[in-house]
Amino acid sequence: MGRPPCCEKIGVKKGPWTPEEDITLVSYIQQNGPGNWRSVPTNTGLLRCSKSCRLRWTNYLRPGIKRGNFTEQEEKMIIHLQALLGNRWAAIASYLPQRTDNDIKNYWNTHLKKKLNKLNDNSDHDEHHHHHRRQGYSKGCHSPSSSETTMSKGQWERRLQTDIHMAKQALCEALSLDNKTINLPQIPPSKQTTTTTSTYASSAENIARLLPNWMNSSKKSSQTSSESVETTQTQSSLINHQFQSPLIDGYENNNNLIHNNQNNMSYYSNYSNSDVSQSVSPETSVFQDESKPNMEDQMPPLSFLEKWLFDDPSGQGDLMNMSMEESDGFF
DNA sequence: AAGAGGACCAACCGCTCAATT
DNA sequence: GAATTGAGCGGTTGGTCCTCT
Repeated sequence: MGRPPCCEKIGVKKGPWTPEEDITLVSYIQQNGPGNWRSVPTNTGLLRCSKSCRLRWTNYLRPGIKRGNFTEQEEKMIIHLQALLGNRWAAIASYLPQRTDNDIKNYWNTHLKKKLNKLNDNSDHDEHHHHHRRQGYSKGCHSPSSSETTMSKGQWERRLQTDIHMAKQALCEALSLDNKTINLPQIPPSKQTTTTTSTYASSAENIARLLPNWMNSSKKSSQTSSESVETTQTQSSLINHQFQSPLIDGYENNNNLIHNNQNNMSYYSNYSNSDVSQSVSPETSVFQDESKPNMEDQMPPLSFLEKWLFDDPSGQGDLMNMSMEESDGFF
């Protein structure tokens, strides 16, 4: 016999999550940590499948998620990573720690595909004369396109190598730009500016909006935290400020996940600023046992691709000299 | 002002692989 | 080792919002 079933299939709620459900899930995870999704519906009373809880957390509620408009650098990275990796959104998302695979996938399908198709259409006219080769990228295709079938293997190989070279250069560029952003020294929350152009509320904001009710039901609102609240703070940051303290403590005590003297008070204030890309957000250390790594110290072990990128910034590395057969396994 | 069509995005579905019993 | 589930992934769908006519 196998494991017991994750949840009853009957009586499971579907559709959009309500703010109440979000709060229930978030507060449960803050107390118990993510994982063991099977027990989440039972322990929280949520009428949701464990899978739905996990998805809601990873795609929407998890701290450190950046929402809203993609930057040019992110866009660039996605395009080139997609060209290199295909539609492996989770793998692509691992290079953009603040974006979820779902987000990237959606962005690709709604924006970038069209963008690239347009570019392809434009370049197609030139291609008849100049033999440029970009087609196939927009669909994540790594094999010769139909128009290239007459090409000899040697020609195709050279083309592939040139493409790889181009993609690599652009990716290096994008990564170095991205690193500049990520490696910015931590800015105190009070000095951070919100530069987001997001048109919809972040998950933190969604939760923060509900917190008054949540706080009413909880007697834990600490007096000491409210004493230090400056009158200039917004209602939302005040709420966050009150909210985060016991929860952070809970994490600290239960999971030993906070290793240094991070400013706990800034936790949800940072979090509520939509543009968490301004610095490495503290929550990445709070939730560091999760799949989403901090770019700085939680990058996955260097894969071939990453070694290739970081060890050989000149773009003249072994891959360029690799035969198609050898490189095939990597793409 | 209204409705039709498109764009966008959160959530679901179905599959695979690893883990568990 | 077989049976079964959990977790994760990519593809797809459906609801909502926006834009155009």
